[in-house]
Amino acid sequence: MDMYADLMLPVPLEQLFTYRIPQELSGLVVPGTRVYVPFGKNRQVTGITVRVHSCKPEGCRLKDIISVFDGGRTAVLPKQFELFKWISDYYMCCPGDVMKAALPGGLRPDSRNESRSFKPKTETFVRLGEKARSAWPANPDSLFSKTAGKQKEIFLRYLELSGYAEDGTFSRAVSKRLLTETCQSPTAMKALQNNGILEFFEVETGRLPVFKGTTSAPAVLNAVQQQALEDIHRQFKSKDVCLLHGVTSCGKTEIYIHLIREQLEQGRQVLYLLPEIALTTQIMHRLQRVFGNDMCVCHSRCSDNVRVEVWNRQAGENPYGLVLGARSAVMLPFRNLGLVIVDEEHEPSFKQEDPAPRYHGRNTAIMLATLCGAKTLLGSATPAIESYCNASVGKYGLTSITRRYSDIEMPAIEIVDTVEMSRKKYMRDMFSPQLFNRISEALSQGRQAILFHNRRGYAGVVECADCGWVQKCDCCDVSLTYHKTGGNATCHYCGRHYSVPPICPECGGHSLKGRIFGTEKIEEAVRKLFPGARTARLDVDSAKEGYEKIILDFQEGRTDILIGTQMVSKGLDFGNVGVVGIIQADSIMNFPDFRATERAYQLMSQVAGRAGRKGRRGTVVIQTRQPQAPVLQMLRSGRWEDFFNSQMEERRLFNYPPYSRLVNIWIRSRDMNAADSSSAALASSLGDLFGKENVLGPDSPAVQRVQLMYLRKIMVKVSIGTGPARTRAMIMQAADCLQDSGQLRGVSVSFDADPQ
DNA sequence: AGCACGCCGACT
DNA sequence: GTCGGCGTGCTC
Repeated sequence: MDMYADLMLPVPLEQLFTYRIPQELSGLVVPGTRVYVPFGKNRQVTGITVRVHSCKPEGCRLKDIISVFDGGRTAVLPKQFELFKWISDYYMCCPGDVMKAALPGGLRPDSRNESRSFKPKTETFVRLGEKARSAWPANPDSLFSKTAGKQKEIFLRYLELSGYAEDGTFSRAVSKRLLTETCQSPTAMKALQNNGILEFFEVETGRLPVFKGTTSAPAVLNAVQQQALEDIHRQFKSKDVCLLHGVTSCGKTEIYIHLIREQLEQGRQVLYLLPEIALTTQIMHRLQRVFGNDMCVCHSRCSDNVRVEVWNRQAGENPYGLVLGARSAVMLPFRNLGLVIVDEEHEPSFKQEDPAPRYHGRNTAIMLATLCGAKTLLGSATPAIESYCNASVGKYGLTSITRRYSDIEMPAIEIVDTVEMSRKKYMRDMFSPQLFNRISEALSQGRQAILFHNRRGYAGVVECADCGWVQKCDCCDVSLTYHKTGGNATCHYCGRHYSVPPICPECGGHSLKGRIFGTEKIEEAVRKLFPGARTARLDVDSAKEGYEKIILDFQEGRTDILIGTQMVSKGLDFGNVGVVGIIQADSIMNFPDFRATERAYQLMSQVAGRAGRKGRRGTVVIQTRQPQAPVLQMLRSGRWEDFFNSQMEERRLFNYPPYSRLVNIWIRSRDMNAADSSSAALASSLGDLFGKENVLGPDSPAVQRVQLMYLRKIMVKVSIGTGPARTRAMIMQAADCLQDSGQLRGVSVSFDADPQ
């Protein structure tokens, strides 16, 4: 009886594809194997076997599988299929998109990229040749003619390198590279090979780095950490997910290390997810000192070949116990996962933005853990509102640490009203006297300063330069974006247009419009105001010439003032920072996003955490035009619960997550009219399905045309009672309707569930 | 996504 | 008279 295989193929199509398993491959093609198949007119691709069965599908002629990879060894585990399925359902993408994101390129060669498919790394080693072996042990002189001095020299060198001992044993393998390096004579080497005295052989060495240091037991936890560890254990007895809410530098990593060790001792695996790869190096070194070679790192900057090796190792019989990785590491095979740690769980970069699958690393990790019967620990000093909500309703466990490690004091936070300061003519460039004095003070005490400025896309916010008032959308609670063309302001959630009022409705001032300056401008001012200080700038531009050096220089005190964007806020450990200045908090708080306030709290408390380590207390100076903003007051007093409650109230009023689920729908077309008409039609049919009040848009995003394509965005607020499956079905129904009826020619539609 | 088929402008 | 532009249609 013929057997058939349903395959996942790396194409953006909904279905799986059925192929016939030819006789000679029967038994080798099983779920999880990679196979090579013909696809389309003139193309071959790699697929993953999802199911094997004997029922021939009706109505389409089947092609045969060409070959099976790895002799039928399984590359994808059954649990992974369940995860892949969940991702494609929940995030509304095709199985093929998930496959492309999951499998490293080297594991899915096709007819056009066979050349860049995975090649194992090998090294050439040296051993005795046939002639030398038969005459062994022999006087080296007998092997060489009198004229072959060079050969003899190399041979003796080989014996030395190989640790040859009197008893005739060799204690070390000698690589050809090492032998060639020590004696520069390729001809003599060749002659030794031809004469059968030495022979060369290839050994697969792999590319995975090997830790050569010695490992040691993890540090003993202090009382607070120990208590937190026990609390996490207690939570895990009844909950599958636990949120560890611990202030900056409370020693979370050490707690993680103890949890990891417990899992490894029980023979279970741990996945440790981090948001930004910039920091992995530091964490990796800490972990390696404890876990040595039972761990590996897997992130986007690893070469594809390394990823393939990690994948193969994890899919095989002897996988690493601990994987430290970024978002995409959730896709790796795990045979016996016991725990997932998601550190800095609130970080928006856990969400994949552009190519589908647009998945959230944290939420996918929770799903992975659930499928594997493992626990998940989310860690953050400023949890995502959604996560904290889950904890507060008892869906997740909650463990809190409110004291910093070895009782370092939380920094003092000063809020400075720049409107008042500039009215009194006290501002010196962008520096208030308070910030200026704090910096001078720190410098005179030999301490350092960090100046934080957020430049990201802030240019267009309509803002009163006198009182700090910001124009917001009446319906979406989001800052408007000003457009030079047309001279009006737009809400980028619902697409409503507003005219900019001639005078500020709050104070009657006449200067409505955001002033913009970047980090360069700040650096310029710093050089002028603090002529003796050594400054450095850390942002995307300066990072090109190695941000590691910039950080190291600052860490080791070779620079006094570090000026930077988000990059300075990311968990870097500086011991000697006396003051942290936030130049313009407004640019963070007024970002046109319903999460702007949440992000502002997270970002500012993270930046603030850089101030004051061992020794003296640090100071944070926040400059703002809205000193009364509640978020600033709550940040200053560290009232996280209050902040959380105020955010929840705002979310409830405007029906944002966690009171609803958001799905963004993107419409792209080369033709502007087609983009307009099809997005309007789609929005209207979505309105019928979800209720008009829950469909925002279509809106034209600030970036009008990306690569000659017109973009339109529709946002749907899906009620929490509607499950992911039903949501997907409803959205697909609306999209299919459009496909069938109207002209969807040249229009492409994509989805983003839970956009960040 | 890729790749082929197919129908209209400037070139050996 | 062809080469090649990218519109659209299909992929077990």
